[in-house]
Amino acid sequence: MSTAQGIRAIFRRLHQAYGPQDWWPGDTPFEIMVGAVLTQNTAWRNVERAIANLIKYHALSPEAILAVRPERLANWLKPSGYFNVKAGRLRNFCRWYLTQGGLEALGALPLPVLREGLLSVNGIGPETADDIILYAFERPVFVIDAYTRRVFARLVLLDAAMAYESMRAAFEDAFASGPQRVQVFNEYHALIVVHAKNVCRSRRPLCQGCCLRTRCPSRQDGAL
DNA sequence: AACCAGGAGACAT
DNA sequence: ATGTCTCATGGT
Repeated sequence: MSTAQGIRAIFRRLHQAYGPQDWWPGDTPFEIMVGAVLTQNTAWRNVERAIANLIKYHALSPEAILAVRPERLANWLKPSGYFNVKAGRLRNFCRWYLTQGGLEALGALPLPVLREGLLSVNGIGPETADDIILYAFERPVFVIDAYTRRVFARLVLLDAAMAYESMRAAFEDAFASGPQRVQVFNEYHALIVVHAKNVCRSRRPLCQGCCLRTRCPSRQDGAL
């Protein structure tokens, strides 16, 4: 079985096991973008608290985020951790977002141009950029995160040390181009995350005999 | 009480 | 290109 076939097979199994996930958890495109930055190496529960603060102070817009003092913004972001770093990153992103002309202007850009633009922002790396492209702009990129590496390494389908871009290509190439690609990529990434969180408590993990904890007791190699 | 969470950048080698 | 540090709160 080829790698692409394996990737398609796992998607079917995850979808059957968990059903549609209806991602991203966020009401507007801009909220999704903010969430993508705040969730960097951070539990989603803590991101929700930070976003709740922004809503509470009517600051969930690029203009409002740029209008307040950075220290005050950082204070609202406290629950999501790395608050000084993330305050700077959010400001960088908002500055870029507005100078590029906002949601419609960005949505009209060719996909590679949009992606390069996002990556040019200090604080937005490949995963955050792809979260934004897929879930806020609803355009076809596959998001690679630590869970994706872990799950597919333990399924022995992919090497966890693969470069981000080549792993992204592996997933994107497994699905023919077409209008439903966005939905498949959306659902697949969500399923990987949900499964990775769930499988430690699951009776029938997909990978035989091994859970997905970062340091699985039945494994010798520590990382992933 | 360690370990972990939907990363990214700076910097040295 | 490839490692190592740092950033920080909250749950288990």
